[in-house]
Amino acid sequence: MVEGLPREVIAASIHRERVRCGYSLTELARLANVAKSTLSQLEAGAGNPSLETMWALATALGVPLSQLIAPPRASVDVIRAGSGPSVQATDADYLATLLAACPPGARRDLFRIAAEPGQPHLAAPHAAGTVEHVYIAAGRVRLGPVGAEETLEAGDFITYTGTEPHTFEALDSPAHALLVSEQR
Amino acid sequence: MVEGLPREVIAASIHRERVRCGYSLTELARLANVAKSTLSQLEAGAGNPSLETMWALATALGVPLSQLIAPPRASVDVIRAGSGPSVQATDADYLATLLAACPPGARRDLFRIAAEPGQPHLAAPHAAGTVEHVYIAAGRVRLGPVGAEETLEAGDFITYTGTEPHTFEALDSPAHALLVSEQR
DNA sequence: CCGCCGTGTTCGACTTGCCGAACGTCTGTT
DNA sequence: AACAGACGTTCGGCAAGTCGAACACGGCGG
Repeated sequence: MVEGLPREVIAASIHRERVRCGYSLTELARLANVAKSTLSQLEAGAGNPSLETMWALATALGVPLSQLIAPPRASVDVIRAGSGPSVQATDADYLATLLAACPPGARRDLFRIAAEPGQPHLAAPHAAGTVEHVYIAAGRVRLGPVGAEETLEAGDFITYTGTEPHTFEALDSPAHALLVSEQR
Repeated sequence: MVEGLPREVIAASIHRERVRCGYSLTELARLANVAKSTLSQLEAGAGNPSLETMWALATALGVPLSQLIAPPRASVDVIRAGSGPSVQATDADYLATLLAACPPGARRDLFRIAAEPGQPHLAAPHAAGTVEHVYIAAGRVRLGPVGAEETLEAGDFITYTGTEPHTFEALDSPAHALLVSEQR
């Protein structure tokens, strides 16, 4: 049997969202068409709920199902320009700084991109379900999936799937951008 | 019994991710410690899998569980600077343009922010679990939760919880920023 | 004080998901 | 041709999740 499924997290999540909505256990059970005995056991951390049950609860609570599986987070964090963990590409003058790493349960990374004109940076395909959003902060950039590149200027925004090879090239001046790499 | 859980979607997702990994049904069943009969039924769209089963499959497939529940997406989309659906704040010269709305199943909105010096923009608290990430593309900005504001310059990045009142104020010149409003 | 409605819990019966074995099929090898 | 190994499907038995009823506790009004 595979372990690793945090039953307590699910239990806590259900309870947390339920009280957040101001529902009583009885009330939520009625709204979600789930026996309150079942709900009671789930909040006690017992059992191994079916998807249908979890779906019904998530729907009644008005939250995505994944929010019931992953725990919450908080607080304020500042990363100054020029600081933070960075990765320098080998094929181009392309520096990616990690701003907000995908926390356990979340599904997106945030990068600050700094690129100099010259060689385009070629990125290998990512895992299925990856979508990238790029906001151009400064400069002119040619980017996008190979064969479907677009030329963007400061203030422009593009969304594309990251499951195919894609490039990033600063055209005539140093370019800055924000990259959201999202996992769906 | 509550309906609305797309069994076909789950079935298709499992099958899609399985073939993407190059696994056979037998192989995945062995890796995930799930009976291949169970897996066969799931891919056939029958049944109502338990969370434990789905978790084991997601882990073996190397994808977040939510990816097995929500369907895929695709394509390229460009929003030019100055275009796109926008909202003008009433308390300040603060223009927010929606770049990528939270699609069904996802949990984040992307906005381009353009603000002029003058009055600070005050935002009311958002729903519990909201986290905001702001990347400053141009100008100097004072922002953050009321009482914990920070002063940022171009290239700086900040993360804070959106569950309390928070402000955004361009200091001495027009400011541009990218806002990621995330739901956890 | 007692009944009433609300909370969340525990219990037995039913339903159903999970498992392992057996099955039919196809491919490549001896 | 016969066998071996892989594929995915179907079937019976066991385990477990779900349900509804009955339960204990606490606040409130008659």
